[in-house]
Amino acid sequence: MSDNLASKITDSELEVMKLLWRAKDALPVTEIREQLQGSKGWEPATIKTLIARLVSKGVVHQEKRNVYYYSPVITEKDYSSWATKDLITRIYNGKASELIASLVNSNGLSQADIAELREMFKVEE
Amino acid sequence: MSDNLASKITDSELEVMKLLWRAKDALPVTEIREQLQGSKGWEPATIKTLIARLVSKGVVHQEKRNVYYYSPVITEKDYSSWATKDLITRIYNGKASELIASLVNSNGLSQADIAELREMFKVEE
DNA sequence: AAGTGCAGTTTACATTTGTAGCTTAAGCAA
DNA sequence: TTGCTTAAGCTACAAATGTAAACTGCACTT
Repeated sequence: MSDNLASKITDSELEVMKLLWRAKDALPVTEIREQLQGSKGWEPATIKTLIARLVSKGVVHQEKRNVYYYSPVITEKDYSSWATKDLITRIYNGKASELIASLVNSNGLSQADIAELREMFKVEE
Repeated sequence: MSDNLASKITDSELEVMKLLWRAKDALPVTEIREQLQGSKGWEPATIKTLIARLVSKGVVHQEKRNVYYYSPVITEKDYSSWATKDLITRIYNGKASELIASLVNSNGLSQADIAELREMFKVEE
C-alpha cells in the first residue's frame, strides 16, 4: 500500500474503515450510520463527509445499486502493517527490533501477550 | 506520560524533539536551527514556531541564560512507548501480541529480529 | 551614541481534520 | 399527484498543523 493512501486515513475516518472491515459485504450509508451514530455520537452529515473523503482518497470503493454501497479498497492487515512500519520508520530508526525492545522494557506486554509470543516464537521459522 | 502531552507532538515538532533528545545538554535556538535548516530546509521562523509550540505544550523546557536554552521535558523512551501503546490501542485492539503478529506476518522482521525475539521469549518468565 | 543583527514574540495564511448544515433530486407513502 | 424522507453532493466553519513573515527590543560593533 502506498504512502499516499494509508497515510491519509485520519482518526475519524479510521472508525469508518474499521466498520467496513468488519462487514462481510459492502454497506449502504444507512447501515454505516446506524452503527456509528451510537458508538461515536456523530451526526449523519458527519458520517457522510467521512465516507466521501475516504472515497475521494481512494481507500473506499462505492458501487451504485439502488443506492451506493461502500466497501474497503485496502485490507485491515495492509493498513495495520503499513501503520506499524510507519511508526518504526518515524520513531524507531527503522528497526523493528527497537520497537519490540521498547515494548518489553516499558511493560507494554501483558502476561497473556508474553505467553502468546512464547508460543509464536517456539514454532515459527 | 499523559495523553495530553505526547499526543500533541506533531510530525514537524517531532523533528525538533529528536534533535533535542540527541543533544546531551540544552541547546540555544542557534544550534537547533543550524542542524534543522540543512536537513529539513526550514526557515528560521519556522523553527522558532515549532520550538515555541513545544514549549507551550510543556514538552520542552526553556532556561534563560544569556539567551534561552531548550531541553526536552519528556524522554525519547517515554515518547516512543507512548506512541507504541497508542498504535496498539488504535489499531490492534489493545493487544501488543497482535502488533507483533502483524510484524511477523507482513515480513516486517528481519531474520535477526526473529532470532532476537526467540531468545527474548525463550527465557522470559 | 547610533546602527545592525538576531532572539523572542506576535501575526499570518493555506491546508487538513473534525464536525455538521444546506440543497437538490429521487423514491415511497398517502 | 403531492408531499415527505432521505441519499448524495456541496458548503461551512473552527481548530490544528505546516510554514513563515513582521515587529520589538537587547546586545554587540563601530
